[in-house]
Amino acid sequence: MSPLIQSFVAHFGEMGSRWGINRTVGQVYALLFLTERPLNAEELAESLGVSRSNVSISLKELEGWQLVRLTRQPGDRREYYSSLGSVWDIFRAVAAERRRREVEPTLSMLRQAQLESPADPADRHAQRRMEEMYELAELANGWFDELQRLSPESLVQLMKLGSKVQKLLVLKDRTLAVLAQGDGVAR
Amino acid sequence: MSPLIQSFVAHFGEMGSRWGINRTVGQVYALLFLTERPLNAEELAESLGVSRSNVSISLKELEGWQLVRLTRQPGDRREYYSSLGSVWDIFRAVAAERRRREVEPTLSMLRQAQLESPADPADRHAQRRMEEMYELAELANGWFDELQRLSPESLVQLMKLGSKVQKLLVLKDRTLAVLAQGDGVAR
DNA sequence: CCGAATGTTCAGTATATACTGAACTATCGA
DNA sequence: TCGATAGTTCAGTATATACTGAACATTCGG
Repeated sequence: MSPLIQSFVAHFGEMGSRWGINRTVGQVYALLFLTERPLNAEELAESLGVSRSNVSISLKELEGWQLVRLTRQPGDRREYYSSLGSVWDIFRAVAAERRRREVEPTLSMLRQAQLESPADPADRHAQRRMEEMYELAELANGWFDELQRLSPESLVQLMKLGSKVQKLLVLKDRTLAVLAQGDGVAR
Repeated sequence: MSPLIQSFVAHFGEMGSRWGINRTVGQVYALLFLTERPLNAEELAESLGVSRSNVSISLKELEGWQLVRLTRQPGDRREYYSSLGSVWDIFRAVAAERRRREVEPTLSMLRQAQLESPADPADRHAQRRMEEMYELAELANGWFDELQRLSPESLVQLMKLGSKVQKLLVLKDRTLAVLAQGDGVAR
């Protein structure tokens, strides 16, 4: 591995640990991300200096996250892996998976808590706090879901607009009304 | 601890691990979040069944994340901790801290990589991938930064709008023009 | 200034997680 | 059908992280 690639791989190994992903998984992914041609388990183990079994498990983990694609080369029995196409695809895959694994169970737990009718004042307060959290989490969850449906171009546009979006928000109702009146495009 | 509180605390202990936060830290925070009145180290250790030293370290960690506030009660030498006010505050604090600890170093590493002029084609490809990542990360980073400046109310409004924001985006330029013409509010 | 109460630090230990190497399974080509 | 190659699984081990309990530091009231 060249120093350039090395530093990226090492960094993502480190970052992985902070995100609850283990170092090898992070490094395998980082290397696949940077490398144009798909790599097989042998090459990955070799480059990263870890065992084949470790690579095998890491690849399974990455498949669970839908972050790598398995490709086969004609006339070669080995399995070649490559990372998803664009950074957008990666972002979406990670967001989707995190939601499934972390957000959904949390929402479900919070929902469950709302079904109780505690007599104890402390419990009542706790329940209110959970409700507060539930409402925001639910809202954010739905929002992310919707944003994911937007094209990357629209998202980029939205992000570039930044906080100026507030102007549109403030004027939203009138805006839509004006436009509707103007030429009938909006409804 | 009541069963209601227990289940929440246990859940966040678990979730903490997945987020690179250790179980005790997650549990201490969860308990503070649910409890109306501030708690001292003794009470936390007692409720969670862990040692005082463990609580002490966990509280320091939470202070590092700016997630808890230290309050003192008149005529009591003990330090009482409480969680930040609203879920929004928490969200902001976590986002800000994650950016500082994880996003910034990553951006800096990626920026560094752009300064090289590698001869090797593999390195050139790697560099292009890193550039791709850098651009998106930079954009998303800036966006988050701007969103944080919006009031919770505006954010809620934006989230509720969901993907319908796209309509506003598509029409953005004309929208602003029409409004400007209409009454001179937008610029 | 002393003793009790509170908070911090740290060495040692427990626990959890990652990783290896070897055994095993599956599949292909000859 | 056999040997070689690829992939998987798993028991054992290494490593990292969390946690405890005791020693230490600090602060307060008397």
